[in-house]
Order: sequence, then structure tokens, then C-alpha cells
Amino acid sequence: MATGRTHRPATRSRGIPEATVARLPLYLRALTALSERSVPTVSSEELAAAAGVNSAKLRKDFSYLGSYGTRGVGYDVEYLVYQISRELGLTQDWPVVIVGIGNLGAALANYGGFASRGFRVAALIDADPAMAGKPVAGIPVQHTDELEAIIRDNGVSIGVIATPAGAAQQVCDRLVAAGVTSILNFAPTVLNVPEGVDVRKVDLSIELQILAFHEQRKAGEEAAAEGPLPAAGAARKRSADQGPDGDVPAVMPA
Amino acid sequence: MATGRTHRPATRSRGIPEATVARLPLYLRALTALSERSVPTVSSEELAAAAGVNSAKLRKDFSYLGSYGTRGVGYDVEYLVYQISRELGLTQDWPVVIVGIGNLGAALANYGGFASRGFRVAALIDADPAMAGKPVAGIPVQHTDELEAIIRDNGVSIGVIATPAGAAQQVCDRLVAAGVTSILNFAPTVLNVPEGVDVRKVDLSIELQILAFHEQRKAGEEAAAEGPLPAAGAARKRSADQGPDGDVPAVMPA
DNA sequence: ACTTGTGAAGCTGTTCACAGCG
DNA sequence: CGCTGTGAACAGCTTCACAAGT
Repeated sequence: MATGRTHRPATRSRGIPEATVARLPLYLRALTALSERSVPTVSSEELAAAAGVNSAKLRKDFSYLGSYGTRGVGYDVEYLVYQISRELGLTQDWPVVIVGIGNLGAALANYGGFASRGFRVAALIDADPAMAGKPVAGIPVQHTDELEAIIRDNGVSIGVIATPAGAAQQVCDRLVAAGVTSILNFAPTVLNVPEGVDVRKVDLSIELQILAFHEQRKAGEEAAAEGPLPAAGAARKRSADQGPDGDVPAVMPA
Repeated sequence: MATGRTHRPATRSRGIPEATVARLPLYLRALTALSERSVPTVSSEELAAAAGVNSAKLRKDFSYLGSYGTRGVGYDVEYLVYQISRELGLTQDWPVVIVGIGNLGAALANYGGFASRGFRVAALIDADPAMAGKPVAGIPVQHTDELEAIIRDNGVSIGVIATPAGAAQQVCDRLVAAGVTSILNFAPTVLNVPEGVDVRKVDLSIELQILAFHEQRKAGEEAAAEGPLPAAGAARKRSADQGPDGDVPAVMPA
């Protein structure tokens, strides 16, 4: 669905569904683990279990990429790793800047998952002059004044915002003005960006609130005695709750 | 972002769609901001803009909660704040434990968004004996040995895992065995949990990979073919052609 | 006149079940 | 045989557009 271009008319483009794109990294991780164990091939059933999805979904997802499997056998691990990496754009180098080097920013800078997948932390930026020059994860922090120059000099197109909420929009505007077209936002605020810029958000408190909602329901079902809410009735026994699952889109509009 | 629950007909929690539940925290945040500015009422159009969604969706979402608006007028801010808070279960106190006090764990412990929404950090737990007793965000870190006792003594039902991937499943098992039924997982691994336990995951590298996918798509505008990529090499593209909007991912028109 | 609340339509994503092929 | 790949049915979510209220 992300193939833009079409606005209202049916998007009959050759695009990969957004839900599928969101799962590719999951498959890739599972495949990488298999690769490290030198497993040559894997069936949709096995791989699906490792990724925490069901096999029909996985096969459908892969069918959007092409016919990379062998009937009666399964998928070639190495080949799939390459195909998915290519599809995700991980065969190239993505310089990334992290703005806001507090606890979270530092955690991100130290996070190994970035470097291992083609993402290179090109610079750490913070508004606090006292931070300037101080190394975090082996990279010296630079002052916000340098932001535009850093973006341009390194050809950065992906920015990570880990600042307090109050500074996020301003930082976002500067990143976009300097040429960044994809932003990962950790600040608990809605960012306004021009069309053509992608924003994904990660909001810690929202995740907890969603858990609280479900937690509250569990409590209510058990002790259905003192419920102020009318409802529930005989709650059907719920099925499993296993691995992770697809997700709700997080790309926001301008 | 991510969702726990899986392989299930996506039971609509007490009639409220999961997608709606995921947006309630967003509305709540926008409403809280309005409340602090003493704004008495707000229209679906205004609130939707503040939350970054469209108004039809917002009205539909609220319709699942009940008829809390007034036609021709809008919604009463305070009343809505209360209703949504209640629906999300935020009118009660949720003791939370954070396991794994590295950079990320520390960032979470310091994150203000927790305390302000009914979440109380009951304890910080780490496997490193050297960390024991050391205060982080004003709370002394306790050793993993104490995990079970802490969970039981504090009636904790929500746990946050911020350990390395290798330790996550083990920590998860112990949390669940001790009574935790909701888990927010930051470790890049798929957790297996018994039925009835909710898991939501936040995976930093997955978010970046999704952005990379869209970023790559932006770059190859016309060349839609599956051209062979020059494998290695310091591929650096991104020539800021900020002009003709080729239009990209975009999810919805403003 | 203004804005909510909601059937209905349209779209996206998931699951089923089996044809197709090694 | 076993396993992939996929049309078709199904389910859930979003958007539309207007009736219903104030």
C-alpha cells in the first residue's frame, strides 16, 4: 500500500502490503538465526513457528515477493535472507542520526540491532552544550547547531528523535528541512510533517496503556461479581496468545 | 510497535475493536493537553487533528464507548478524559516491574509518561550483582533472585523486559510463573507465553527496517523493475530533489 | 446551522483449503 | 508423498455520507 502514486483510485500497484512489510524483519531475524546454525532449508511451518506467526500467513507474505520456495522441500535459508534483505533495502548502507542523547538516545546508540542491519549511526546530536564532544557508544556527541551540516555531509535520510516531547516538532522540522525523509519518533507527541515524509512512532506509555486495558478485562472476567460495567456475560474462553503478531500501522499522515 | 495476542479471531475486547483501543491513549493525550489549557469542549474535527487521525475515525472510535458527545457542540473535555481513562483502566494503580536495567531499562525507569498515567514502577530488577542497591531514577535496583518475591509482594501484573535477547525468554518465564499476565517486551526476540498472557513488543530495529523499505521505494521512483542491485559498496544516494512530489508512501491525505 | 453518531460501502488483511509441482 | 503458492471466503478496519439530534 505504500506505493504512493495512486491517491483515491484503487491501488492496483505492484506493491507489497504494509502488513507484510512489517513482518519481513521478523522473518529475516528468524532466518538469520537459522543461517548462523547452518540450516540449509526451512519449511513454512518451521519458519512461521520461529517468527511467531502462522504458516499460511507466512506463505502468503512470501508470495508477494515471488516464488522463492521449492514445493515439497521448503525455502533455501541463504537465498531467502538475501531476497528479504534486498526487498527491505538492507543491502545498502543507511546512515542514521539520533537526536536527543538522554538515557533513551544513549540506549539507541548502543543498540546492536542497528549496526547489524545496514544502519550506521552517523552522528549523535544533543542540544546540551555540555554534552558536546562527550563520547556515547564511541561516538562523540555533536551540538544541535551542526544538525543541518551533518545531515548534508553524510547524506542522511533517516532520523531518530529521542528528545523530550517539547523539542520534538522543532527538531523534526529541522531534520526535514535538511533533507531527512524518514523519521522514527520516540517522543510522546504527534509530529506534523509534509507529504512524502514517513514517520513511525514508538510510544512507551501507549503500549503500557494498551496492556492495562487488556489486563483490566482479565480481572473483570474472573471476579465478575463486582463489575460496574454491564457486560461480558459468559466470556468465551479465549484462545492462545502466543508469539507476537502483526501490528497496527504507525505511519502517520501529515 | 506490536501486538501481543495471536492466532485468534481477534476477539473484540468487550465490543471495542483492537484498533480503537490502540488509539485511545492518543486521544487521551490530546485531551489531557486541552484539559490543561482549560478548554471546555472540543469538536471531533479539532481533536482528530490534535491526535493525528481523521475525524470520521475518531467519531467511530468514540461511538464504541458510548454517546459522550453533544450534537452541534462537540465533546466535553473533562468528561471524555474520565471516560477514556476508565475504559483503559487508568483510574487504578498499576505496579510495574522493569527487568534489565541497562541503558534502555534506565531510560524507561526515568520515563515520566509512566507515572503520569497510573503506572508505578514498583521495582527495578537486574541480574548483575554489581547493580544491586544502586539507585536508578531514585529506585534501588534489586537482584534477579528477588524477582518472585517482588512480584508477589507488590501484586504486580505487568512486567517490562529490557534485557538482552538471550535472557528474555527466561525472564519471561519467571515473570509469568510468578503471576505476571501482561508483558511489554523490548528484547528483539519472540516470546513464548502460555494462554492468557498478553505480550506486546517494541522492536527498534524492526521499525528502522520498515522505514528503510519505504525510503528505498522513494529512491527508485521510475525504476520499478527488480533491477539487480550493485551489492556492496558505499551506496550513497539521496540527492535532495525536493520539488515535484513524486508522492510516496503516505497513508492518507491530510 | 452545526456537529455527532452510524448504516453502508469499500478496502485491507487473514484464514481456508486445495491445486500444482517437486 | 510433502510442501508451496494462491484463489476464494471471511473478518476487521476505514471512509463515506447523511440522518438525527441540539
